Amino acid sequence: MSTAASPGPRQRLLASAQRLTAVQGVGVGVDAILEDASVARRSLYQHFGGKAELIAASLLESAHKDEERYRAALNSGGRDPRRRVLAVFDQLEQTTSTPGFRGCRYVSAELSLTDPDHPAHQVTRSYTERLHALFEKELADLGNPDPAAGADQLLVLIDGVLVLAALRPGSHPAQTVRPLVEQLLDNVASKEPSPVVR
Amino acid sequence: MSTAASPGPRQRLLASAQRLTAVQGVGVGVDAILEDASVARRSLYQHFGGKAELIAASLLESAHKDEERYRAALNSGGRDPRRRVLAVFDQLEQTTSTPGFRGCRYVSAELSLTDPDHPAHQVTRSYTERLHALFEKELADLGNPDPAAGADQLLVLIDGVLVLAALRPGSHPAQTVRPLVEQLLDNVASKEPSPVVR
DNA sequence: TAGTAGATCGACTGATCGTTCTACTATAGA
DNA sequence: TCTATAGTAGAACGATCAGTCGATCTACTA
Repeated sequence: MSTAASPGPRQRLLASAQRLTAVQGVGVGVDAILEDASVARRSLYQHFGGKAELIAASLLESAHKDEERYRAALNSGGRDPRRRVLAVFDQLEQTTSTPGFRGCRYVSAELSLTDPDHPAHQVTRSYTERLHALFEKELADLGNPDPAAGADQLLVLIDGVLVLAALRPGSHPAQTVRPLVEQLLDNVASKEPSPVVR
Repeated sequence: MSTAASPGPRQRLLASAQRLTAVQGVGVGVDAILEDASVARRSLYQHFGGKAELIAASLLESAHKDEERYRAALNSGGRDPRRRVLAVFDQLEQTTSTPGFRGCRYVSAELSLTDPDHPAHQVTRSYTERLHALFEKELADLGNPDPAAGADQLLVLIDGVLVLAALRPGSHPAQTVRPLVEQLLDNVASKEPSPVVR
């Protein structure tokens, strides 16, 4: 059952929703998703119950991928905790420099969906919490005196980079913000300013 | 002519658009705006040409107010350049802590409006540029070696705070991020870590 | 007094929205 | 072979969307 033979309507709907919302935002029409996925109208409502649930499910799947992408970026930095976090901003620079970049999917969903009861909100917030836990652990390994606060600072920098890249297309905020990240990472238990790095 | 007798339909439309988009986003219906402003349908199209132009005009008016609010926040910090910038984050903490806070109006517009030709984009981007110039001048007064980059960093922090406050309702990113702002401000021409201020 | 411009009313168009529905088809298990 | 099950196709629902337009009213001006 559900071997990797052919993707099946449910998976095709999720894939199309992710692809189309990335370009047109969460306001995409149901018709466009159905056509892109080559799925009958009825199947959408049988599998997800409605558009809102499909959007939330596609965001959830996308969030798992992106979380994995953050983990991969961290691991690409090797074992040095400092380089691990800096590698995340290297990836951010790449992401925000890609020509088609239109801003963060989750921030867009959070701000575009007015209804506070929309199921997508739960997805974006729990995704944020998972990223927070991810960075909190990294900072704890680094000896940061307050890893929770540090993770909040990192999330501010990451989301800020993603927003400013959309708001100021020419700039490269992921590069510009790098000194701040380094200072954040140098904030270890010993309060004295870190010496020249390497 | 156009004394301050009664606001007039054009001003009422702008006021209603600002009020309603703050709650329902830029996706508000024309009908809702018309009803809130007690303005005839035809007047909207006579004054603005369409919904997109009304949204852009209301964002522009709102941007002027917010730019003035940033100036006021800076001035509330007195003459010490460091305290002036920190005062901005004091105000951010207040703004993001207000119960009804739903995220930054301009970020929301930028991400919600898919059409790249929507006139609102021009407004949000020029607003960002004006804020950039505002902070660049402050940092120049502070002796910052690269005021333009520093202004970018400040904008990343500000937008990041506004986003994270929406994405993590309980947190207080404007407070959490304060040490980063202080480090940013201490980045003066002399590379050595600045001594205790004052 | 007549003329003009601006504001308002409200019906209307055509398109699109998300959703529900009936009917037909293909496949797999009993 | 009979029967669920799950899929497709597509008409149609009611609601809402942005936008258009003729007619009327008001206020100021010549």
